[in-house]
Amino acid sequence: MSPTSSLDVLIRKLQSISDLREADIEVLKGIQIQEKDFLANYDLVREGDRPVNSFVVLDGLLGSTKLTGDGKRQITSFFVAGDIPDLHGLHLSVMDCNFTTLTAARLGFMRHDALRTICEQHPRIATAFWRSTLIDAAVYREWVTNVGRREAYTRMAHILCELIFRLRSVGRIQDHVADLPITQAALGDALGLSTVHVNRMLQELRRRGLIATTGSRVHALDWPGLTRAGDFDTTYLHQRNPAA
Amino acid sequence: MSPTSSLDVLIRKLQSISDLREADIEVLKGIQIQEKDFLANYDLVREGDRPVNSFVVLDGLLGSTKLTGDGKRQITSFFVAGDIPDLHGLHLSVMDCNFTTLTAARLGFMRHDALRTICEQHPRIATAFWRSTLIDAAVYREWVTNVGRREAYTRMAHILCELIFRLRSVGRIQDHVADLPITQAALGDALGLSTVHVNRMLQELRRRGLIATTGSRVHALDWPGLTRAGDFDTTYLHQRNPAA
DNA sequence: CCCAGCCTATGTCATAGGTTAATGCACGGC
DNA sequence: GCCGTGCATTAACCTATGACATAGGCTGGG
Repeated sequence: MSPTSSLDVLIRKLQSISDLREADIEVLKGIQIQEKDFLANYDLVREGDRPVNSFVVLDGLLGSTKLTGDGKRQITSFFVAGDIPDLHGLHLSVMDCNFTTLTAARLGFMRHDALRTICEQHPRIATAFWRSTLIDAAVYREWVTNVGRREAYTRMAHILCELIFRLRSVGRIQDHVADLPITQAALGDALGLSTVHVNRMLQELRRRGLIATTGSRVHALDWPGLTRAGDFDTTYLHQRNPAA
Repeated sequence: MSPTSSLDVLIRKLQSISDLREADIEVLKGIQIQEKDFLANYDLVREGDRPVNSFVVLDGLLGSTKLTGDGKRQITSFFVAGDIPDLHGLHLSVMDCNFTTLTAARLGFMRHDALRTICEQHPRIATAFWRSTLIDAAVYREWVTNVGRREAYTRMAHILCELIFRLRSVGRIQDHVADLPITQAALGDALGLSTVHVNRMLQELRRRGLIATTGSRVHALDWPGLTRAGDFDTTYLHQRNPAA
């Protein structure tokens, strides 16, 4: 089904954020990964769970989500192919958020005890995993800023920039067009906006010629313009080999 | 000057979030820590820096902050005694945010190369440090939710709950009264609100009998009421020995 | 004792964004 | 072909919050 094996996806990801030696990569190749498919809007992990495995995203879009006391949902981060969303659960026994599929997704599950053993014996691999969670944290910081201090239009442009940039850097974008089968309601939950206002802001972005949409496809017509509109700077994504 | 040594503060913190053995603690006692005092509103670390040390907070209140393109500031998290705010810098070579004192503060600096050596040789200590950064990430997640989906009044109550709870769990609160010499402008930067609106929300909290303030002191008159008003649940702080 | 600099408090007015609800459109099932 | 469901779109109205202006404390310095 997938063009590459799940181990390839994991190893390429870790190499893209960290220095690994041949020996480390051999160790990683020994990890048992169990693949599984999910529909959109499935809660893989819930607040209060004590997970015994973590998963790498092989395909699709996920989000970490939280619910407020009066039932409103906030998506606190997106995850794309290569990401390991709930690696945090490796050392946080009780989860404080949910991990939910936002589109259909294919995931690869890895047992915590296996990961812990590897981390104990191979400090460089432990560092790579640690760094992965630190980048997640950097994204959360940027999202606090995005939601707290940018207005809706800028905020919308910013999140599109992040999604497009991350998808491109893992080779999931063809011809400047991203396939994002995500609803406007979900975008609202990520931006702290109502569905209606998400719609208004998308229209404004189209009107100004920055994006075009056809069905679930988003076309960045003017990437420099979009990054300017979104006050987008890639530093917080901590890519080692910044893509174009 | 301080009642306990800086090493004590560090070791107690790590013990409070992780399982350490006697041998680990002996290793930690060998860490060289250099103490230093700072005034309020001093940028210890700036976006773009490549720090060679990290610091533990011995006294005072710090924040991680980001600036948007049009110069607005967002505080993305608070740090109190025991916290190691920029431990993230150990594995993120370029910083993506600032670390700023919000009050006068006393800090203890530790060299990155020393920390890296310890982490390579003592996986349990590495895990403790890693866990510290994971808890930071959990706080960032909660803040995204707080700023994105709670209204100003709830948001204000929530942040007060977090501050009071964290100060209490490191023994910095006497008689239910927290000394918080932080300006309303800074609270606004943490909440994504204007100074004026922070003022209005504080008044509302006082009017409803949840808090009282005298100078820089905040008195939680009705803790259960305050946590209800703030939709506050301590799970995301990942304390091992939940305080009262 | 007075002044300067900061912070908190208040009032007025403007507006970004929320809420609600109606409409339309595409797709899948039968 | 028809219906149901989920989503995007649009419009009308409303409110939470921001912007701006000003006044009134504190505090520390000389």
